[in-house]
Amino acid sequence: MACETYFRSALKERGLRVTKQRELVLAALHEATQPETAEQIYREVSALDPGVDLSTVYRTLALLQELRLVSGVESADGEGRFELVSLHGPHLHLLCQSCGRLEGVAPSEAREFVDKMRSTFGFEVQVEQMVVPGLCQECRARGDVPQPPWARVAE
Amino acid sequence: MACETYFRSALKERGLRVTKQRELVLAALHEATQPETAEQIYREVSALDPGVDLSTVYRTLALLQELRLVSGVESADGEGRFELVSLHGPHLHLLCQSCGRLEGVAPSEAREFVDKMRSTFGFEVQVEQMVVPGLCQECRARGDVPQPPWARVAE
DNA sequence: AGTATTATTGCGTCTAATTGCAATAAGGAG
DNA sequence: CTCCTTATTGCAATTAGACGCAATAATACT
Repeated sequence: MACETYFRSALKERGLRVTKQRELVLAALHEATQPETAEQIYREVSALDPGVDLSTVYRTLALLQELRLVSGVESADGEGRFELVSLHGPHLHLLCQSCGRLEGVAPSEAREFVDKMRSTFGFEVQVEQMVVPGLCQECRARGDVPQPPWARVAE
Repeated sequence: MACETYFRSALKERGLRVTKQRELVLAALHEATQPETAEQIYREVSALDPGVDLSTVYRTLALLQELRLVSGVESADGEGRFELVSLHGPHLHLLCQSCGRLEGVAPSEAREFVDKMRSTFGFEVQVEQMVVPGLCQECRARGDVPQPPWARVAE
């Protein structure tokens, strides 16, 4: 709700336009209960307006990401998924390289890291877009992937 | 050097095979002075053996990533780039969402974060594959991207 | 409301990367 | 060295997503 209003004003501020297509994509994202693919969103939008093109969905998602209303994660099957930041609050993701499981983590857990990047490199991390690769507990226990001799040398 | 030997033994350990194609890809990566695209590697490999297919290069790069000999970063132009971990030692990358600049960071800077993910979630972060999205100093100074009201709420 | 400006759309096309499959070749056993 | 098993390859086809462009439509202005 607040989201639509913010979207509209953010668009105006930047001289961009409020279009039916953009509002449909945002609305579809509100219905989602978990991260959805562009294709899924496209289908939902198409149900309400069959004329909307898939590329428009992609473009709108990219825009919403720029405005930081939406976060996109590259899940394990190689398909990007998108979710409304306002829905579960901002969070980052842990992506298991072995089983593909995606785990949400509160940004507070990354606070030290984020602060360090800012103070040391002047780099402002966008936590809610962060996807951290690694191995989850289960896969690690299964001993899925080796540690090459130099993997941890420089720490 | 050590890298080839490790590669061979890691393959054998897993019942995989040492092939000419795989050795050519690894050799090409050794020549590189900076992260290269699959296409670039493909061209170098083709120079020595024109029969090698691009998809084989991709498959080998994926394998080398699994073995953690190679790290892949998605650079700003949308093309994946690959580099030998043993060359500059393991490091993570900061990727500016505005200008696309890629900055290398020592894994020690992420140590606290990595440790916290391990102790809290049992998740073993693969630092050298990590690509952190955000805004670099310059782009931030230019005030490129807005901060929506809820972007930092939950911290 | 009517008009001018220009952001946006839909469409067609293109590219990076992945995948299924039949043919090939690595490497262990005899 | 030869045979056998099966991992790997090349090839062709497919997919997710990006892009250029002419047509369309959202604003601002009168």
